[in-house]
Amino acid sequence: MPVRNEVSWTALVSGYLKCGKVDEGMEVFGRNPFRDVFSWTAVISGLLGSGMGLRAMGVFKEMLGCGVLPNNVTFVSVVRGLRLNKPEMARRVFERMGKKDVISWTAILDMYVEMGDMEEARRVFNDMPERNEVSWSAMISRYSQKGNSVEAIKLFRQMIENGISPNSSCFSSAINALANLKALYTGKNIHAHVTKIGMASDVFISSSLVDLYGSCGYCTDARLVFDTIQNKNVVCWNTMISAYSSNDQLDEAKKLFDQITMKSIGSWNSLVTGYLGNEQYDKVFEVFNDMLLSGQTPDISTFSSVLCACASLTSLGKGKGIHGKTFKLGLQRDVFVGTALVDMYAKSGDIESSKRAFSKMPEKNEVSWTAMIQGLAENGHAEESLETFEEMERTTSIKPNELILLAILFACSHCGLVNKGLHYFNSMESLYNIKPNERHYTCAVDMLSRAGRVSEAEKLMMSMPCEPEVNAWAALLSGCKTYGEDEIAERTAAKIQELAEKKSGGYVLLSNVYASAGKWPEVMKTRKLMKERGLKKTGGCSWIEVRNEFHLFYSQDATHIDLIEIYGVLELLKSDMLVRFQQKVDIGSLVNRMI
DNA sequence: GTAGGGTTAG
Repeated sequence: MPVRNEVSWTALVSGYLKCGKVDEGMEVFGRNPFRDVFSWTAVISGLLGSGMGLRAMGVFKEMLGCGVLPNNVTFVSVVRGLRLNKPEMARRVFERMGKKDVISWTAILDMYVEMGDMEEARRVFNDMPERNEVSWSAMISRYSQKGNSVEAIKLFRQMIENGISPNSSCFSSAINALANLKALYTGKNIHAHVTKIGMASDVFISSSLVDLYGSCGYCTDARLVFDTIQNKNVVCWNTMISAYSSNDQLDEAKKLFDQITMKSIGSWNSLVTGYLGNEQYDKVFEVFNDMLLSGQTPDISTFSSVLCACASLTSLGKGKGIHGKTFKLGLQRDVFVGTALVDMYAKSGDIESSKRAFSKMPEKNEVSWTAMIQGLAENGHAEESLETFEEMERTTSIKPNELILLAILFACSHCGLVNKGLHYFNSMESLYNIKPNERHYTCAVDMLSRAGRVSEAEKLMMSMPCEPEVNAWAALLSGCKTYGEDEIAERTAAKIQELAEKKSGGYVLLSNVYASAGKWPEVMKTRKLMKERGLKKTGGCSWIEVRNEFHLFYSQDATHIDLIEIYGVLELLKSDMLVRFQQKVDIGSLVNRMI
């Protein structure tokens, strides 16, 4: 029998643990006559690698109980095991370490990075007596992931200035940051550089390059890089799918998706997001169903996309079904999912459920508050919308964004709080550093017009730095009508007429004005005029959901498969109404209202 | 013989 020394015992223990054979590894460790620090450490890190953090910590205690002193490597492993649950304890262990090398410093740095505490991470980073490429890359990658791409690039530059050669991880993180910034030119420079030093074939670097070209709208270049990758992993496939998805090439995306043999959750999500971005909501649900059938469990990203599709279709039934699924997986309170739920319920008109979802979220971000404030305003709960906004200002450090201010103006306008609304409108730039856009102006014009301050509304229209929206003209005109401001009405009508000659929006407005007055022949005339002059109007579309299927009806293009039958039913309804109400019904206007 | 970092989807 060969004699085993302490080195071979440790190698054996570690070998078993690394391939997941925990019981065998522990059994060998139990028989090991040389239980030195190496072998204990092998067990601790092996257990951690198998996801048995608690057991690993138990072994650490046992080791201390046996009087074996931990070394640098043991500390790094222990910190790795403690960092997520007990960061303070990990820090204490680190403080007590005799000799701290660059790896242990990086381990503690990474702990803060992992926790998302970039301030503390930066402090550790600055205090480190020595940094290597791993310490740099931990910082660079997290800055980039956290959306602080500028800082990531700054560090990357600083690193090169400090004479450290970036490894593949640093390059991929830096390219990732450049992709976020859509800095194609600099990205291309790095591409040339990594090609020159023979690192372009690295799968991490090339995946980032695929992302860079995709993010900048260059799918062909992204594909060129993708095709050169030798050992493609699932992430680079997903990145390429996203590149196609985000550039409206869904057919290519789907083709690639079908070629992946081992699909990950990211593969499904890339496709779902693509269809969502392309407003192909039926496909979103189709892929979601296929995903469930394939046995893949949806995650936060999937749910927020699918809920967003429900919101866009205002499909309360479907949305509730998805809500149930998030509940089963315990994801309903997550900040992304919760926000999507708030938005879905609000857009579908179920404001009570929306409020409930919002109140149950333990963490809320800017988007969550925006969804709630906007939802309340658009559902006619103007005062509550303003209260929620004030609560946000009082309890959080979130700065109001364009959309929140729009909702606030909308709310003020609808509760008749003209002065308050105007105060917000006038202080947008000075207080919140947001330049009012045409939509904000429309709200302000609407506010003034509704309150009878029509001439002020007109003045505001004239002073706009951007072109007024059609709705603003409509608001002004309706103010004139309500308050009998004939002079302004005349000027406004002339202006609209003038606009109508120039662009399609004017004609749409004109036809809408006629429609609201019930002057159908004029509406038809205007539309005909538009057609003759080659002006296009986005066709109006409405839909209903029947037994899980969506039926779409376009205002100008009657293409529904059961069109003849539908018209038949309408005829029946018409004659029924004629009998019941003894009244003439114009089938044309009836159809117009229904479709 | 024991240890640290990275690419996609919201």
